Amino acid sequence: MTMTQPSAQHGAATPDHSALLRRHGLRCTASRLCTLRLLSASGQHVSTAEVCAQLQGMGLPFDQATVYRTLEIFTEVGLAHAVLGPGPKRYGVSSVPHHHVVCEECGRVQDVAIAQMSEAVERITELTGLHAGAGGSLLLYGRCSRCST
Amino acid sequence: MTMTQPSAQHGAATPDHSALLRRHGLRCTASRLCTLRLLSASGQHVSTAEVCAQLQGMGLPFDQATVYRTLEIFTEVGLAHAVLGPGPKRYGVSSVPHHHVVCEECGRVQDVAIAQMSEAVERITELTGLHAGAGGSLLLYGRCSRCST
DNA sequence: GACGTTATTGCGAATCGTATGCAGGTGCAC
DNA sequence: GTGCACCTGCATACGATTCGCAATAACGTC
Repeated sequence: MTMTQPSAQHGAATPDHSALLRRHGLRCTASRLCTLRLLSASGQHVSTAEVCAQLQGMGLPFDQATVYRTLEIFTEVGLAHAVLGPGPKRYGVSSVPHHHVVCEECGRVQDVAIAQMSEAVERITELTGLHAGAGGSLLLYGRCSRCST
Repeated sequence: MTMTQPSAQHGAATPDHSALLRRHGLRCTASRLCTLRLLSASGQHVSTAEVCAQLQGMGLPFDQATVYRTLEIFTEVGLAHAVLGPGPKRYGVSSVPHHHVVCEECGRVQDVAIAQMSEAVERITELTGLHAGAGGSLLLYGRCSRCST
């Protein structure tokens, strides 16, 4: 591959991201650093296409296949989590485990602290046998306050 | 089209399905009758591919595009509902409104009566602003009892 | 700092699920 | 029975995702 962006270009702004990658047993490469930085900086859940577009906007034209693989690996090692929704999968960084609330209309993803919903979730588990999924979190679909009006 | 299966072949076994179609403003055609019958007979949530395969297994080789359109129309008029999940969309008949519980591992869809979960759902709406979506139902993702072990 | 091993990347192509355009056939109101 | 709007089958296209492979970079070892 060409790897036109030497890691020094990103190193300064990512003091602990490289350590984070290594701690998860991953090599510290430019594409991973940038992807990880973008995910944690956005604070939202983004699709692979959005990651690609934003990286390309920053002059970092990583291949889409690379971004897919990167995000999949991040999910595997627990650095990120995937959220199914209308349209493409969305990814977010896994800092603190939390539940996800997805609007089936606009696709917006909202995080909810696990503690906040523990009571309701317990009741649901009791009723349905449904357990929190990957990363100890539950995913809920419905209409957000904006779309339900 | 060829419509090699005259509707008489299905008519006998679908006394109210044709009425149901008409009541929803749809024409009563072989493909729609068969699809509707299959959905309500299976009692589960099936994907378009499964509908195609099962219809073909019954010697009714309806085109995949037709099945897609049929299911989309059913969803539009409220005869059926779509459930997002891992893999392709799944469809079920809309008899009584209910919530859906989806296993993110195996994709199995489980129905839960709305009344059963009203308390938990109210609490969730309160916390997150999430309202029941299309058909007044909520969609929950996690791991079913089988997959969570 | 040089070197070798191995993981990672870019590129191209394939796959899968879904949607659409069009021409011809069918259901149903009259 | 007839005509017209609606449906269907076929072909094709599209977006999202995955895969194979050769080139290349990261990192441990010397």
